[in-house]
Amino acid sequence: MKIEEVLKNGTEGMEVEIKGWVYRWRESGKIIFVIVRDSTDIIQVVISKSDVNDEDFKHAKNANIESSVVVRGVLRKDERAPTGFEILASSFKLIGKSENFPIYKDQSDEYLLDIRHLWLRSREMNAILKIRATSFYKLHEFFHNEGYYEVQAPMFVSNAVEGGSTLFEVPYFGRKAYLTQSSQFYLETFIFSLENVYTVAPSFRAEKSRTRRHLTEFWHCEAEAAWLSNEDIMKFEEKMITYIVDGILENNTKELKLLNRDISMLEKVKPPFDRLKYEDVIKIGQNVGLDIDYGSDLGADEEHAITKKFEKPTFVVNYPKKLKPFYHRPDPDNPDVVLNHDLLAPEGYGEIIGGGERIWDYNELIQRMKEENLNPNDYGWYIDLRKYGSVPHSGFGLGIDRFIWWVAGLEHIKYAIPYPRNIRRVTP
RNA sequence: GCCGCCGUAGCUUAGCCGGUGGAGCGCCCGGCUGUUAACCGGGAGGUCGUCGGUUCGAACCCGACCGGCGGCGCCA
Repeated sequence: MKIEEVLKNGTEGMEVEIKGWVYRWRESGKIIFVIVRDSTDIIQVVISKSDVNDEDFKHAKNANIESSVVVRGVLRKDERAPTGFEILASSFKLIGKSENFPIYKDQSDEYLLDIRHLWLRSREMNAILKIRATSFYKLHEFFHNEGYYEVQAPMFVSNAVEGGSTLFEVPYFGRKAYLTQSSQFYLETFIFSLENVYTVAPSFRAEKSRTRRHLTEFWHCEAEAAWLSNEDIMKFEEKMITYIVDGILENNTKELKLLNRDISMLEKVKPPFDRLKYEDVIKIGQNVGLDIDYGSDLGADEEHAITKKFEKPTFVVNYPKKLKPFYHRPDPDNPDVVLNHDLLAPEGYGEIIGGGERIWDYNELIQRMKEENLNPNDYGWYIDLRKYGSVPHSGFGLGIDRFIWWVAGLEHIKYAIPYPRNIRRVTP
């Protein structure tokens, strides 16, 4: 039986067998207390010398922390047991003895990252990994329910999406290739076949960022939809975020509590989310004393000031054209701003989604590229899409690790992903 | 790219104005039939990041280098 099932359905006097790993071990002469963990929970096992044979008692004596064990015994309620029940062992088998485990109290964060392959066993990582699994599952389920097709774009690419120097260059049979920084341009190609598409894949950014919200390799959920406007896609996103948060509240309250997450903040996540215009955000920033003017990009201080004021995720829309990449469609009523949006997570977490309506007119796209000093010849197939029955369309990219970082209430994004990659770390 | 900070035992660290290093946890040995990151007794473990300088004397002062961390910018 799984430990969770024992704790939930077990009755006093019931005979149970559990398999797991030693989480805590204490000896007091002829009685040994072993707390066993499996993927689901922990339970105390009591091994009395008088209740088991000599061989099993020796097994229990040698079962140091992280040894794998199989235990059989009778279930008993006891207030002294950490999860309410304990097993009085009648049989205790040591399956795989552990060497001295390198993790105990007083560990630095960096040391735990160095031995992340072992730290994954911790209750904290176990909880985060479960929340992560729910997030991915619910994302796929949501897109499926909404009639979107999952597609796959290449990770090796030959040009940039945004034209920066943020690409990882890799040798490619005598040529240069790059690791993709976004699948957006490829997704735009799929809408002419499938109309509504999404992908979940890593994106790579070679930026030398040293912040609590950046990774060089992150999980990116991107979607693109024919015929949808910026407002349409925002409605889709607020429904999507709500759906995943609901799924986590439904399946992972135990994990959120273990992480000391304030669940009431997540229960507030319901549509509609506020839409703030960029120009209004600038005014809010100025009112709280930030040194910004219209035309300044919104930095960490600004995002922090804004997201602290809001209890729900909040859209910021209509950025100045100059601050955003060329493919965003300028607002026909005010061509200085684009029909875009960022979604900022509350409680100071900041941007988790960026998206908007794409330029779908051929001439307008070429003109915007020239304004940004980009060479249209570098974007041949992307421009091609505007030649053969182009359609209005919108899309977005969600940083899944950032989403988990916020939902789980973590200090740093590196705790949201099992094997974080940043400017200095590529192991384990 | 810019701005700060830090390297002392396996881990977390104390060490003021310079006088050859202490602790907690972990580890090893022993004890305990109700422990809760137990307790009690004993033990091992350190060229104080590296190199150079000042000094009678450097973990401590100075310089260079190496390694690491945090924040900003950039973005998801």
